[in-house]
Amino acid sequence: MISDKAIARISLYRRLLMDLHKEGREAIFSHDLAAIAGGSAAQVRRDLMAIGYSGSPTKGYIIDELVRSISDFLDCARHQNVALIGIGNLGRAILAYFTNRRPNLKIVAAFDNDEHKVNRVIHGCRCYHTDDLEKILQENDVKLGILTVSASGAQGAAEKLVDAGVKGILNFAPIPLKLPRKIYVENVDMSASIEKVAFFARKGK
Amino acid sequence: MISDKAIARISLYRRLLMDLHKEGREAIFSHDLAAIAGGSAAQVRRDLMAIGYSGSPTKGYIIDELVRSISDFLDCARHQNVALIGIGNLGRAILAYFTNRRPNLKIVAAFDNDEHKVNRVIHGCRCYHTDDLEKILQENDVKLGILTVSASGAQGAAEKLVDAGVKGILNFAPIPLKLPRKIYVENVDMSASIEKVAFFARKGK
DNA sequence: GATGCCATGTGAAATAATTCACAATGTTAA
DNA sequence: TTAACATTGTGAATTATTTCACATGGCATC
Repeated sequence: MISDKAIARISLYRRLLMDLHKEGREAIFSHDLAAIAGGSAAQVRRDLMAIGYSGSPTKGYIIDELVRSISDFLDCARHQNVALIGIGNLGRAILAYFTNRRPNLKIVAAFDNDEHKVNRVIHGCRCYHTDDLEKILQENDVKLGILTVSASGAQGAAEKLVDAGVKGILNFAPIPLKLPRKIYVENVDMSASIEKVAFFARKGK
Repeated sequence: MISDKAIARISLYRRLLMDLHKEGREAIFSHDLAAIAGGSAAQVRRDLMAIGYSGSPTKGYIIDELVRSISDFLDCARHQNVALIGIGNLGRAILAYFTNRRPNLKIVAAFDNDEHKVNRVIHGCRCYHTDDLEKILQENDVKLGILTVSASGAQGAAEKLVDAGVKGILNFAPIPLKLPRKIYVENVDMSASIEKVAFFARKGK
């Protein structure tokens, strides 16, 4: 099975390659892509090996073909709908950020317990009360969730998502979730990240 | 040298331990901390070995002592000031999030190019124009930066930070930065994270 | 006391991730 | 046509990280 780090890098490659494509660039060598993505040429080649795309030794990788190959590998055939729970500062920032970014992933509903935040549309996304979560998720065939609630609300909200059929969660709450192992959870721990930066900026890596 | 993954875990342990301490818990065993943090007991013991704290086989780890040991290990003696560039949705969310969270790390200034956003105080943090960055950072002895600007502005803003003496950057912009190797950069790539979730939720890890 | 129990700390082993290094291949230039 | 060159794809080596497994030691119980 492919590693999660490799998937993150491949996702990054696609983003960078799409930018290059927009600028009119047609092909790229592994060491150039590595320089742009901040890795090594060998790693780029290994990663692309995993998705089953071959370049030519003389031209390198043909960018639009490679983007297509990455998309075949990464994306679902149909697009995947996403729900967001927690319409706070961070939740709104993420709604703004993800709007129209990847056609294959769309945040179709946002939820909050606060009555004042529901029945609105934020960055094109309709807001509902958490009580309606299960109904809305099933109506929209949502299998992915983004959790931007407080630490105290996170475990409960995550369980609601799982009960509603969600299979993967991107968790911004600063605590680990206890969920069935089959649920894929990715934690974004901003506190730990800034402390890491503080530590290594001081001590050197 | 200790790994960055280990530092992130140790930071998480501290947060969890402080919560437990607040609840009145006095001691904890490695396997309990592992369960809460979502790791293995052996890994917890290895991580704590690195910081040089020893527990007792009968009581486990004394929580307040351990928190102190972690802080001695992770934190700088004096506190470290942080600057944030990019007062958009995400920047504001992070200002809200970090306010009064860690006494040792404080966001002392925020910057933006937009005239309408400067000369305000957001979540206790004063906002300046990016033109004043170098001056303000040197006045406040800032060595850490958080980058919440758009992809197109990120490289330039990062270079400004480095020119002003910053040694470590937490980068939320969706592109890798090209900076001198001695600068420590931690990338938080939310796009890659959600695509990872989408991929593994579908395929299984 | 002596004994059993349980958790720690840590070498050693296992596993995972990255890098090396080179045969294979196609292109350019003479 | 042939030689020189640069790059790919990949087995093997290396390095990093995690887990295993057990000697050690303190406490409770008999």
